[in-house]
Amino acid sequence: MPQAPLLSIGELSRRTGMSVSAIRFYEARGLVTAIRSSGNQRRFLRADIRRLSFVLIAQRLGLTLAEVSAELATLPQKRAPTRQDWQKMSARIRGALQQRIGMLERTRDLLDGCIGCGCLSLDRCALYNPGDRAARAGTGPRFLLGDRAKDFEEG
Amino acid sequence: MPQAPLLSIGELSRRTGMSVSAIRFYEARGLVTAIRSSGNQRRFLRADIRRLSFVLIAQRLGLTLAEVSAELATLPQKRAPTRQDWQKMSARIRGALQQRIGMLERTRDLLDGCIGCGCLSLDRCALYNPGDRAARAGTGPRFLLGDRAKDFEEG
DNA sequence: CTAGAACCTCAAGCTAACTTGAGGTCAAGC
DNA sequence: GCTTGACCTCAAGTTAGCTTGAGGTTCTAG
Repeated sequence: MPQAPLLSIGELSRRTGMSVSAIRFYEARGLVTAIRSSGNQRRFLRADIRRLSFVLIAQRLGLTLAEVSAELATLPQKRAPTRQDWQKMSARIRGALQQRIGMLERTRDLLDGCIGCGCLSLDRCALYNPGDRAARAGTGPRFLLGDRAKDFEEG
Repeated sequence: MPQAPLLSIGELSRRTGMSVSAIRFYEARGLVTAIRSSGNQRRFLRADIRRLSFVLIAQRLGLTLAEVSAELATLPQKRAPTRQDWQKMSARIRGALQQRIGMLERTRDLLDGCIGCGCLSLDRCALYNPGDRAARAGTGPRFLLGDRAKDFEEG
């Protein structure tokens, strides 16, 4: 039974649970590619359901779209990702997650050491200056405990 | 030796390490208050060094400015915060931090369970649907693993 | 053949947390 | 008297990750 091989954007939206506008946005960012129908409408491969699912999952794991994009780029183009591909990515992501956990734990421990001291002295407070150069100069929102990207750049 | 009791914005900037523009911004947000000199320049109390230091530390601990603002509001106005005040806040913040760590750990464990499965099936993947309603509808940036604010609203 | 759903393309808006810039004031030093 | 530096206000820009809206086309059902 030859099921329609291509999906409209609406169908893809239904299958992934993400909004139509989000899919268009992801396409503009190069996270998915669409071919066009005769009437200029987007048509997606069924494999894109998985691709977008990965985007959702990876975001939940804390990757930015840029990072997700980089991960997707490691997948060989034009063939479905194998279990091995997925495992390699998972390992990388796990490493980053673990680093983030470690950082939060260290912060929590510093806080524990500080409760009761009440000093709030900029010179002496360990919380104030946990030896980080990740001060992220420039503009844009500040993220949880410093630069998100760092975890992945080096991990 | 009667030291000048009031600080200019430049001095406050030097003492806290934050930029002048940031201080003005915080003032607009109500995190600090300034009185004005005859020539319409801002003058701050020395106590504001601590107040702003707290802002810096709390941000590093992962609070948004709105949350910092809320915490500062729990401090009795017009008297220096006591050790007790600081301890109560610390405890609240620690709780939120701990929740965030727990969430990341659970996510990591789910990922561990998933490595090797490679399914990426939206229906079955535990990673995809970790029972959260924290999907944060609406606009604005999405934060690490869901709604930051939630941790504090209920904690 | 026509209504309505679904699709299209821009452009602009939203939040967070600030920065940057334009245009102007004020005080001190030479 | 004039420059220099610190200060002032207000508007607009920045990043991330989308959404919303305006204005127009295409597909499907009756």
